[in-house]
Amino acid sequence: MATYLLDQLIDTLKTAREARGLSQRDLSAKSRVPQSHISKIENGAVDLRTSSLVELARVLDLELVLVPRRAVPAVRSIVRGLAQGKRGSDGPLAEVPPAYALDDEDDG
Amino acid sequence: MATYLLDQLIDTLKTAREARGLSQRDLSAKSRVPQSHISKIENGAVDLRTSSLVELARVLDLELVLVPRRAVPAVRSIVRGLAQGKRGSDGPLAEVPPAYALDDEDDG
DNA sequence: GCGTTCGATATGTCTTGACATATATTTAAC
DNA sequence: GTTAAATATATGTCAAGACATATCGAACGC
Repeated sequence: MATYLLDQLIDTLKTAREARGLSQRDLSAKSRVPQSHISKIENGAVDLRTSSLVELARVLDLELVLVPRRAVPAVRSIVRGLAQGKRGSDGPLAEVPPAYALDDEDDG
Repeated sequence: MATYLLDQLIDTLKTAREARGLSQRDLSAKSRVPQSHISKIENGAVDLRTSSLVELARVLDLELVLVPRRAVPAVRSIVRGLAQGKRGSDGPLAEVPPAYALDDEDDG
């Protein structure tokens, strides 16, 4: 059942976890999702429930968002911009910001 | 278990469904998620599996994306811009586009 | 060897998701 | 106003599978 899209989400989770130097147990402790389950999730062995996905994402400073298909490229572009990597302010950004000026070190 | 964030996702789904004039049955037919289950999902009675969420989103021209927390405001801004509502091209948009020029009529 | 830390696996419990049915809600005919 | 048909959403039952607890084996350092 796992669509490639689901695989992509899971890969993002795993990458984000490793980028933060967290073990599965660390992530488990912070998310209350058992380590054994994290293992299965990362191996694509389960079709995890949305609450688990949300919980894991939260711990990794990620948020699950439903984006209109047409906006996906723009969104990915912004995220990629963040991944590029400078660090610093994480201000309000209440209005449409220049994506290429954002910064973070999160997932990929 | 349902975090408010999960409720938000579900609300987005329901709003998107209604915005497209689809009944639960219509959505069921297109997504292969049973109507009875869609009912439970929209009522927050279940913690749906990620594959179901992805499948429903796909039918509604939405995509599930993990966004670094810092980028969320920017992403929401783009999505809101789409919701504003003109229609027209849905081209590649491979590079950072002017969010305020995008268009769609999807959810909120 | 022993202890620690990592991810993977085994078994038992609880809930989702599938199926069938029930309850609105709407519309129309009488 | 009532009945009936059609459409929309909600509820009940039960099996498949997610999730929890405990454990395992591998890799590293002491």
